[in-house]
Amino acid sequence: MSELKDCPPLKYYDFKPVEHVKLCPRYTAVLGRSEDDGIGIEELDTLQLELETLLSSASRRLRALEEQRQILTDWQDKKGDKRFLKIGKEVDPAASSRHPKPKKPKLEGKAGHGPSPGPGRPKSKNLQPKVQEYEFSEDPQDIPRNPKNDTPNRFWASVEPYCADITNEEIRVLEDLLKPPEDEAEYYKIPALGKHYSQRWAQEDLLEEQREGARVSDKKKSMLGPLSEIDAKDVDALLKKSESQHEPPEDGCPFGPLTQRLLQALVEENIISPMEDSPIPDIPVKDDGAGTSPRSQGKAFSVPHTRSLEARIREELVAQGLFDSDERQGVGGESEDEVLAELQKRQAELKALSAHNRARKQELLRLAREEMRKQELRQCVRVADNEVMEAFRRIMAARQKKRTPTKKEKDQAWKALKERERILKQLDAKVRYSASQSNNTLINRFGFCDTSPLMCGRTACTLAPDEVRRASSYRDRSGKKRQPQWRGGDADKYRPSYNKSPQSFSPVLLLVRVGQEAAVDECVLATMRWGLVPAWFRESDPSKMQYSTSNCRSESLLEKKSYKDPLLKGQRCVILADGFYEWRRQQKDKQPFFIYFPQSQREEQDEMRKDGQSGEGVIKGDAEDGGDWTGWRLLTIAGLFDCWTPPGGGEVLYTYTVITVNASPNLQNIHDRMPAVLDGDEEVRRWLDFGEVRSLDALRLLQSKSCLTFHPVSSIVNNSRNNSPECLQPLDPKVASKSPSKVSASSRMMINWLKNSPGKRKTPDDSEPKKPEENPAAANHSSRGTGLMQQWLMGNGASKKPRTSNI
DNA sequence: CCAGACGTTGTT
DNA sequence: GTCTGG
DNA sequence: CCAGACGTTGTT
DNA sequence: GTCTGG
Repeated sequence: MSELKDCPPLKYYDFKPVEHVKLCPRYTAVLGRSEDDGIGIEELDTLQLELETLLSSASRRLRALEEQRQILTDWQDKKGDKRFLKIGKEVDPAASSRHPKPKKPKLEGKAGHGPSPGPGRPKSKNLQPKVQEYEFSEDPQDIPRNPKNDTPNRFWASVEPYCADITNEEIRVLEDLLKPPEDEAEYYKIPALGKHYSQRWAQEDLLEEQREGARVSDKKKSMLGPLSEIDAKDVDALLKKSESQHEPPEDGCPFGPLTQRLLQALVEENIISPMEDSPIPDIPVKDDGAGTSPRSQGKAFSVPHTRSLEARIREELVAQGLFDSDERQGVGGESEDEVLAELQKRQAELKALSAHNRARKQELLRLAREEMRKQELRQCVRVADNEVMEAFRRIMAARQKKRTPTKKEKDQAWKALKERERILKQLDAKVRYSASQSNNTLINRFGFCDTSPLMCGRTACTLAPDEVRRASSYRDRSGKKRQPQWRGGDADKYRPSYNKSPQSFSPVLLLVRVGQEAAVDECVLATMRWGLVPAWFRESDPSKMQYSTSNCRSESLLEKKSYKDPLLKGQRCVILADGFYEWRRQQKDKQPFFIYFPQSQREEQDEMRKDGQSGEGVIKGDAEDGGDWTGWRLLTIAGLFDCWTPPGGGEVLYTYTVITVNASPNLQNIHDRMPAVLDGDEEVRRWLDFGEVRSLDALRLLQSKSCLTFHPVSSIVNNSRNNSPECLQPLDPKVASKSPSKVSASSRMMINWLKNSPGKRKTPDDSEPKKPEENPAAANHSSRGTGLMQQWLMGNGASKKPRTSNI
């Protein structure tokens, strides 16, 4: 008993269970739920806290138990094998009385192995397996002294594989799985049919007989030839015999069951009468002839003929819908090999199943690949995020040094943000794509090539001032059609051009203003400079305007100081243009497009007028100049204007900005932005009528609508110095001249128009230009000769250099 | 309070 | 790369 | 929007 | 001129 003194005394622990009803209400609640109720995300924190409470309590108990066990183990090690039993006996009773709970397992363990353990277990380690059913399954040393609560970690570790990125390895495994197994054919082999059991039995019988015969007489045996030959012959004979018993119907009728049934029915219906002396009724078949005597052909019927007859009858019955083809199996399948049928059935099942599995695997592979791509994108997002952060950090550093961020820093930040946005867009498109594969929209399909920019940075406006006036008739509040007047002197400020860039002057429509605010229900044409200069701009030269104001985003109109004022002051205008240009960027090249209102209706009207009654309809109603405009339908773009006076005094400058919106679906392949187009008199009127339509309501008119058409044009237009009709000519010469049927009506009109327009005569060899008045579509009616067409005529087209319009 | 900005678009 | 001019 | 400039001095 | 940021 001195040994007992060597170790600390074993202790009795009174383990009170945690009152989880009280201490862990959430946990208790969750336990009481059905599986369907689940656990809400918001509960997780509380739940984890409570579980940790429980866990720490369990840990404490575990540690206490381990302590006690360690004591016993150490002690036992010291004692050695021989004393094990003895000590066990001595210690256990005492211990068990005091420590019923921790001791119990040990006692059980001992009881089970009482007689044997001693010699076989010199070390405590060997004892471990016996203890494994208790809480100490590990070597004591492996149990951390102070067990941490690693449950969350373990939980996440267990979940982690399911959230992990998909690896190439996994893709490869999937691909391998999809390869058809080499032994696939094995499963679909049908072994050749063995001998029929009757044949076999017959053979066995034969052998039996032979053996018996042999027993009777050995002589016979020696006389027989090779066993197999005789066997085969005899067997065949036997089989033939048995077949002959089965093959013809029992009653000797040569007809198949169907034929018989049919004939039976016919007899019953008294349609035909049975022959007295024959069980074979008359044959009503077409192919055999109606009057054929059954008697004379009786013999013939016993040959294969009847089979084909039966088959034909069945075919006919099936075709007539009187006979279910499924019955065939019942009838014909009777003779089929049951085993074969079963085999085939199973094989079909197997095939279906493997096909299904294969499809699932393929789907899995597709998803995995998709996910891989998304992973790559997410990686890109991380990189982009870092770059954005980096740029942000640099700008912040600059700010701290009380220095405005340099243009470069701003640009980098902007670039980084754009890049990140682009990737996120791709990712988003992917997610949406996989979410609804059937919803395979254009946007999704072109998700990666929609990088083409399409905003409004160039227009064409080629009509002479007076043509503009006639082409921009509007409706007043009463719906009456009116034509605007040019504001004093503005007609001369405007220069028509095929290639108008920011800073050039273009015609705009606006409501006449009386004083500051009041709007009269009357429009006026003004010439304004493209690129808004705010009224408060303090420099003497508008070109010092350091901010790009040729466009303004409809989405942020109200947030931008430069645009908010004009908007709220009702300085809304409509920019007039033949159309505008956009450059589609793809890879490295840019392709310009000309975009405009479809002109088809007007063209048809024109043609109708020309073809039909020429005297009538050309002149119409009350328009001031006596005629509706039948030429090019001008594009009407929503804009804002402002009025700027140079600080040193001088002439006031009216400037405008083109409002942009997201591109309409049909233009998204060219660019992602487009000018806000007002489609029709009513929209134009509402946009202009700031007296009736308040600013915030007017914003609703700024929608991207697919009301435009377009065609590619020559890159001549790139250089804004180039001002020639070629700028807006459809690019492909074939399209332009050779096969007009393939061209849209609008383009066709454009081509005709260009053919007749003075611009076309720019070509050097065209030395005898017609007068503008001879061109019905684009005649220049301006008596002042300021129209583009006249400019062409007077400009005599000699220079090779790009023309510059005198803006 | 004063100082300083005030804007859009693309890099495919 | 950034800015100006068209 | 795109194209094209982006700079100073003194000399024969 | 008007708003934001410091």
